[in-house]
Amino acid sequence: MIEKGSYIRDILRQPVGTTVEAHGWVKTRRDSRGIHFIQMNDGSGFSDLQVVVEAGVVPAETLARVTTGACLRVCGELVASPGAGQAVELKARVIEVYGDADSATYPLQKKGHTMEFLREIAHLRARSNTFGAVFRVRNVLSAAIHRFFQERGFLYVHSPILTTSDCEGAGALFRVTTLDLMNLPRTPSGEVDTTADFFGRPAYLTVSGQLEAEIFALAFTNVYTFGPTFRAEQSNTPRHLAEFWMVEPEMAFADLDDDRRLAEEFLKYTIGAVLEEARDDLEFFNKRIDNTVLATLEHVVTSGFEHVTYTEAIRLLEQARDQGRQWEFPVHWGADLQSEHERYLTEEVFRKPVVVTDYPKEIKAFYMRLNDDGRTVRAMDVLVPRIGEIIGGSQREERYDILRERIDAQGLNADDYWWYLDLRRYGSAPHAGFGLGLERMMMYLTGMKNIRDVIPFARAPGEARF
RNA sequence: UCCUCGGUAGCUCAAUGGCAGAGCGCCCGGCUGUUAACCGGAUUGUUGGAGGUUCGAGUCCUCCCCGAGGAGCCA
Repeated sequence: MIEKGSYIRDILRQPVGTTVEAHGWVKTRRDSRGIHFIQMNDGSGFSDLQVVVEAGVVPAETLARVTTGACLRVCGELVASPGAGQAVELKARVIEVYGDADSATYPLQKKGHTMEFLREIAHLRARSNTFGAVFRVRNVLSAAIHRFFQERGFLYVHSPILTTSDCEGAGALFRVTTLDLMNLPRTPSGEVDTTADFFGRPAYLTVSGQLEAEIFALAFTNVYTFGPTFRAEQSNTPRHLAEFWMVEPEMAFADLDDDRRLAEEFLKYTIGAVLEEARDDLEFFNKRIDNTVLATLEHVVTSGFEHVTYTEAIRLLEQARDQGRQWEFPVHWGADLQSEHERYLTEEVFRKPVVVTDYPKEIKAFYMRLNDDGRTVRAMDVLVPRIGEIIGGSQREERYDILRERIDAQGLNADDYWWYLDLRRYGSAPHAGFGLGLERMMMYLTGMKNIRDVIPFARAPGEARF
């Protein structure tokens, strides 16, 4: 195995004269009379290692097998590079080919490919510049998320993937069953007998870890989940996946202001970490994918987020309308904010992240805390340019009677929420939390335009090939 | 799921209803230091699928499949 210190990233920092052994995959190769240049990468960093092969050093039959995509071991000496683009290069003494890559059929070329094409070869795209950078950023981001919460004493809770509560109320669920679909057990009245199923009742893939996080927050004070969630929506957009990763902190003894502050601090911390630890990769995104990424991220880390209430947001949208702005969807107090409205606020009015709070209770979930005005709830959405909603959160309703009323008012069955209500009967406390879509944040960080290109293997309607 | 646009060589794309093409890649040759190397040459086709109109369909019509963007849902 490759030990720490022996990755190509490390080799590039070694002093001239060091004898090294590099392992990796060939990106590209250039030949001249009597000299060959091979660029190889092992995924450890954005920069490739340039291997120089002088005439006669390596057998011709070996050299012929060094094609784009082939996997190599190269031994030699690190020397100063006379060419531009790299400080050092590896002067090869021995080359061993681990695995050939037939150049007639290997689909990755030296030249750029479209994202659509790379998506169809997800098993090979990880070796490309773009996807190497994407997944290194994703790794740095994930580590920074854990570090942020761990430094603040939050407990990492593993919320379940399988659930029998279809009461989470956040979109269509994937049904999970071990029943024989060709021969379903039936009740006397002819319905499917779900008591015969694995859990003795209908089961699903989770759409959120929030309710379980609330249980843990009311025992461990500050907690967070970080795991996959599933939505069976027929969503076919560049911003939706059927399987995506979500980060959900939950804090006892916290209100919506605390929640909003945590969200801002969280985004600034994690963005700062990526700026620091994945600089090469971000510079690549800034150069080749979206030339506003670096400036945007640096601006976010140093400036404050805007905060408006829903009511104020509606007023801004109405003002725009009165000044001639055409809205496809009508704006009035009580209507949900549409994509065009969110974009206007964050991209045109404020040009930075905006937190909108205190939405009408009718357009938000039953568990959000009712304000004293009786018409709004303590909800917040964090909106960012280009992406839209990146975080959704709220202060939770901790008062038993009011929660019970809201469950009834929304036509839900209180029996289904018995344990959730129990949390309000025994030792309830004010608490708040939010959910962040990891892939949405990845899009924000990298400038990548399609969410399917910031997750290793996308799951979407009709798409689960890899 | 709805709306719009698209599917032609390995990739990116062109082709008034009338001989299916270019660039790049791959391959071969050349060049003593290349950086998406360069120069020369060669190869590359079930025009997404099934029907239909027509003397003749990549092009027009119908249905289906796939992709992209927008909308809804949301993270």
